[in-house]
Amino acid sequence: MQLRRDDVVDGALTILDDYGLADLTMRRLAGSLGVAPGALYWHVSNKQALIGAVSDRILSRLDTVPAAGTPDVLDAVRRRAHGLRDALLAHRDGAEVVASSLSARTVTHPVRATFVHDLLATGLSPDDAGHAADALLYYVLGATSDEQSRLQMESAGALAADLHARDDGGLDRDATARFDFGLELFVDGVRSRVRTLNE
Amino acid sequence: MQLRRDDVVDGALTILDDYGLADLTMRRLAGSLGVAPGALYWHVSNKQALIGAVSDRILSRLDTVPAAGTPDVLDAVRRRAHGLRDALLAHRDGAEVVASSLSARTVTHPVRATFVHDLLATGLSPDDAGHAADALLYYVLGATSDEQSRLQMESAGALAADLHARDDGGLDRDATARFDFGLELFVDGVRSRVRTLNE
DNA sequence: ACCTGAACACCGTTCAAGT
DNA sequence: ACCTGAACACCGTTCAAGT
Repeated sequence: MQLRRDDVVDGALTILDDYGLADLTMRRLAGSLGVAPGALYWHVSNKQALIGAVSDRILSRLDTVPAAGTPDVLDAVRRRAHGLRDALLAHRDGAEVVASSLSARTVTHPVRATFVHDLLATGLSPDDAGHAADALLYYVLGATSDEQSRLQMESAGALAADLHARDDGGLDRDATARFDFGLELFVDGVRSRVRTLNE
Repeated sequence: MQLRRDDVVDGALTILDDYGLADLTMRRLAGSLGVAPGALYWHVSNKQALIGAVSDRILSRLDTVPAAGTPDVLDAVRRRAHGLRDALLAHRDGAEVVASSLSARTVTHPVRATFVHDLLATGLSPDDAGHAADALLYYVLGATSDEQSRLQMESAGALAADLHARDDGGLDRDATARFDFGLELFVDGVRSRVRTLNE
């Protein structure tokens, strides 16, 4: 049976979830697909592009989040930030993968445009909404990356197993509170900018 | 003449500045020091630790920034953020290098503690100051990484050379304004938190 | 104490040749 | 159109042996 591009991306996502970004190599992926390494280059132009495609898959989950219709415009921003965090946490090393693809500009999913859209609804000017979207993205990516790497160091070290008895299905309550604190800082900043706009 | 640990870190920083992070390999560094690759492992335990040491050097420039004594406590936070950005921009791929070392926890320089210190002075509780410091670090690292990678793509592509006639010595005015916008969002968030605290 | 030589176990990418 | 085989030009790290 012939390999399709989607099979390559599927395989990459599976290796990512099972073994992490460090083990996601072209040779290993080829092996898991039962194909020679060179065969992958018929379907993707290089590793960076492949990781970009993987990021698009990770981000596709964002589209499931209710698009709009929230009464409070600032609350829509909050929900969107949480939607991104959840999408990143759903895959091993998801935050690192998406952050690197975003900086390499190999992502086609319009995450940034979505954030800009939500921020425009708050009353920010187009330029300001763009800059605010960037700032929010930096925060969500950084915070989630950090949270995720802590989680993995923890499960690797298995340290203080009793202190960290977890039955929350992957969502750390402390981590969520920390995330919300930084997010609220950002939202307050936007609010104060919008307020001075309407005076 | 015998190699010292500092020579290894010096050499690494030189390769970083001249050729970038992608070309900073143990074998290349060994070559530039006139030594066999294995020799490096007598001085540093591995590549991650070396990059951590390089990050410490990059961050050492922060100590030159006036420690305190600013009348406005929020302005001290702003200055510290700019100090970090400047330190990162002073070396090729500086933001990426420090961000990765910070997430790998191979940095010994107390950047975070410095930020926490400044934020405590604003009236934030110890917990909140810690979380705010993290959020600010995520922002500065993300924004500066992005700015720096744009700069390098630009100089590589040499696109629109007339539009980007630059005589500002590496400091893009637009980039600084963008950085300040996000920073102000954050500072406003802190301000609103301190205000509700004092009511 | 500090370094070399040589190896081990890998990488990403290219490309003529096959089907 | 899609893939193999084989190569090219690299990696980080280890470690016995040398000085």
